[in-house]
Amino acid sequence: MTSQAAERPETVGTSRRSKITPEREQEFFDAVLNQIRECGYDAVTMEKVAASTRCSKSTLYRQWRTKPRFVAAALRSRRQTRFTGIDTGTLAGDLREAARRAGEWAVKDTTLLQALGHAVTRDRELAQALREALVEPEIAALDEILRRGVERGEVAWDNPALDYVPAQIFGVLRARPVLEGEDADPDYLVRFVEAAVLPALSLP
Amino acid sequence: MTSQAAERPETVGTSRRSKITPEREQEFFDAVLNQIRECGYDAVTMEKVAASTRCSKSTLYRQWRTKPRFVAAALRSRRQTRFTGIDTGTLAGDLREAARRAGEWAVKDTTLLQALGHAVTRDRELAQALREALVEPEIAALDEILRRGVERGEVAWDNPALDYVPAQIFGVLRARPVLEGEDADPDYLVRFVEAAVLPALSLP
DNA sequence: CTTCATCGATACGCTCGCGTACCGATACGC
DNA sequence: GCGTATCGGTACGCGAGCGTATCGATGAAG
Repeated sequence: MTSQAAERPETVGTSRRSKITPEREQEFFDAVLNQIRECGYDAVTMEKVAASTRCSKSTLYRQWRTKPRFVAAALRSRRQTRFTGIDTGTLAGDLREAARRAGEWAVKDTTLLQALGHAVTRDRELAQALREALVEPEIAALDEILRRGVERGEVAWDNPALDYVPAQIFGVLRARPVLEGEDADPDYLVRFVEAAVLPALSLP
Repeated sequence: MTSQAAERPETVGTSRRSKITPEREQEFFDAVLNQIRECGYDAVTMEKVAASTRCSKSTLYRQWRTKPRFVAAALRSRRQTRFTGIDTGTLAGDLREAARRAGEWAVKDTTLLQALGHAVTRDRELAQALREALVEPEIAALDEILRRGVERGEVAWDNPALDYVPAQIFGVLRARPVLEGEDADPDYLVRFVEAAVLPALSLP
């Protein structure tokens, strides 16, 4: 166990003589994530990733050992939140803005989540990386928005609907493609927030 | 096109000399769906299905020609709705009951949906079969519940939240495993309906 | 009872990806 | 500059699954 953690490349350590620049590394990561979106996790092969980036299989195996570790690294490189800096002054405004932004990223993110959805149930590291990359940052940002709303007194702290706001936004994002056959765009999400989320919070 | 429709086995036609009883057929269908839930769509192979049911690959290929058509047939065999016969007399009661039942089936259904989620984007017939089997019957039943609620005057016909009730329930069903790492059980769904769905409809 | 399509079983050639091992060439650390 | 580890590339043996073909046995139709 200890040795396993030690030999992991993780982020480029203090003294490793890799010739791969961070930009080059990002090329690998972009390639594998794109292939996942296109073909699904199972159908992605190290060979195709290598070919599409003009690197050799040897390099990929040397650096990341296995496909799940490689994909996990690619996911971690995308760690970010799309909800940062939202502050319109009102809870309703913040949620509308969050919904709009969620809709903008919906296609890329839900496709990736969809493609990884099943693989995640079979690999803990992959699951963890996916949560860190696509889920937790957004949840945290949403919670922050809600917290400010409560502080401003716009909604009671014990309003039971508060707990379900992230699940609802995340949910319709994934539900609409299945239910209606088209992706959840910003318009749809904003309308959803106005029609369902805000009323449940007793907001106009 | 015409010939394609003609040579499809679909339901056992008028004069096909198949030795496969409906029970035997259902064994094949159960096997492939279980394997999909376990390994994911891509990893399912005709060979494994054949082996696990003691039939030969020849038979599967003879009957269904390709994997997607076979899986589609398996899905169609599961066509059903879990929301039939719900009628507690009030909209809130009906929705609570629907949520409870949805939670009961959540594990099996969301696993299947998850496993097929990406394959569905690459095969129209598969997508259609999945909608017919797992989505449309439930939507229809939910709409019926809502319609009765409107007729009873419990909620205004033009309440904008009405349109989003199916998406809400379907959504959290798929969102919770990702957000909290555990499946949406009946308890969770009922709490969700009471905390978010009913308030959005201005119901107690 | 006869006929014959379909059954389960097995074998075949083929493609694909795996993971490893090698090869000069090259760029990094000293 | 000089070693040397890593680079891109290629080749290898291996196993898995595909889709087809062929076999004797069997059960349904007439």
